[in-house]
Amino acid sequence: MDRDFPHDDTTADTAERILAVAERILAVAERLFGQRGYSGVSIRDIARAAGISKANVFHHYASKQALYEAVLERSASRFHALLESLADHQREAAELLEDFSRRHLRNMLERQDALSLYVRHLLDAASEDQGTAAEAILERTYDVLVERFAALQRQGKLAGHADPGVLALTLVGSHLVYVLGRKVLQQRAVPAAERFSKTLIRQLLDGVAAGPRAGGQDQSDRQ
Amino acid sequence: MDRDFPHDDTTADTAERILAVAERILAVAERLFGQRGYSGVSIRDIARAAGISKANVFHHYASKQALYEAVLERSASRFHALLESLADHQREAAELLEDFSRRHLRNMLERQDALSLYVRHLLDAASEDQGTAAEAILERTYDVLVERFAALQRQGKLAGHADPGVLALTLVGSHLVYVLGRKVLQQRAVPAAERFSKTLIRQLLDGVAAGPRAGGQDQSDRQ
DNA sequence: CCAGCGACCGACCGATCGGTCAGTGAATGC
DNA sequence: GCATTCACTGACCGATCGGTCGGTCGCTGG
Repeated sequence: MDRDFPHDDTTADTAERILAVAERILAVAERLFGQRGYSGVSIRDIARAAGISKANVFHHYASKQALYEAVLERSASRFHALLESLADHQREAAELLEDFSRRHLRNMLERQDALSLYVRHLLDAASEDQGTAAEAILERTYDVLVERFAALQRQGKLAGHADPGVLALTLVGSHLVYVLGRKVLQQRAVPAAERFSKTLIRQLLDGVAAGPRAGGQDQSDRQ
Repeated sequence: MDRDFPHDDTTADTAERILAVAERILAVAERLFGQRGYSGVSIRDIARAAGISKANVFHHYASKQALYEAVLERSASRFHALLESLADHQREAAELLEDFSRRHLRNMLERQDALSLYVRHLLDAASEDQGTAAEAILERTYDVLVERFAALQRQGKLAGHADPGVLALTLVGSHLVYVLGRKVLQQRAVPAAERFSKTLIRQLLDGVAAGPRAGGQDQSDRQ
């Protein structure tokens, strides 16, 4: 078809294909690095999984380290996009927290390779002293959550004695362990993600103390 | 000294030295595997760090994989020892939780290499389907905590609507993220470990909601 | 039509990997 | 005193690592 203008089609197709190769390398590398770690993956593995030659990987990325950093950067920017969509609502604390928890948890579950990659990177960075751009994910998440919690506190929607920083770590940590431990603990009765978010937020908001503080042990919202 | 019986001394010393070599390999391997991951560490690295020849490592451990599993096992048993000391008190919920949080967090901080090793192992296991003995750490921690929380609940020291499983994940997750993020977030005002435990437990028990549920926003226990 | 460019590949490089093996030297049992 | 045992080593193996190089091929601007 379009024998007269194969160029247009082919040109765009080629251009796309070029981008597609670089992008496909990134995608494949993210998956493999996430699953097996930096030194657990060879350039040959990546090339094989992407269906190209090993030399071609070096044609698009100067070195394995450069490719790794490109993967981290891509991963980080994608994660930031999620965070942006969080902090601009004006709802009740319970609703907002539950919504964030659900989104954050779902994102972690959907993009487990990226999450693994990031956790691995944190572990690697823990025994060095460099600060690559990627670990800004945690800083960023922390900052956004802390700011948001502080705002809720100012609006009187959160207890005055609450510590936004500790609360942020609790929230993120609960999600992380849920995802990390999901497979190991699957024979236990670990709730599904949606239900976990709901239960988690309710417990964080209301506390788990026996209830000698105010009311009895009646739980109003049980469905 | 003891020139007449250098044998006794030397014998015991040699026997100790043999044990010491195997043990030193384990210790060194735990540190290196924890810092750089399984495939990021070569037998040569381990031998060099332990001050022995590479072949000697293979003399004590059949393969790199076998050494790795021995390290995991040793790490796991040490961790279990910590857990045992947890579940046998008869105190108030706040006191017990805070004590566990403090211990658990301190243990994580003191043995970061083992923690890193374990998290890495969890990440590796996540993309496979085998179940080595080491990931039983999480199962075990989870089970002990859940059982303990359920007991507290039966005693009426914990709210009836609390979910022991979610609470366990929250507690462990908060600790994990605290340790993992401690370095990255150190320029933020992240509290010291002791203070973090205290704040964390108080928030988990009392909740962070503004206080509209039952009573006013008076918090009785503020010291 | 053709010179140049860039995506892409096969073959190759030195280094390092996990693992083996023949041997050494000191202690032990008989 | 002699054979055995065993912790331990240096030298070596094939495989694989990250990375390079010379070259092919298809497209494009002049």
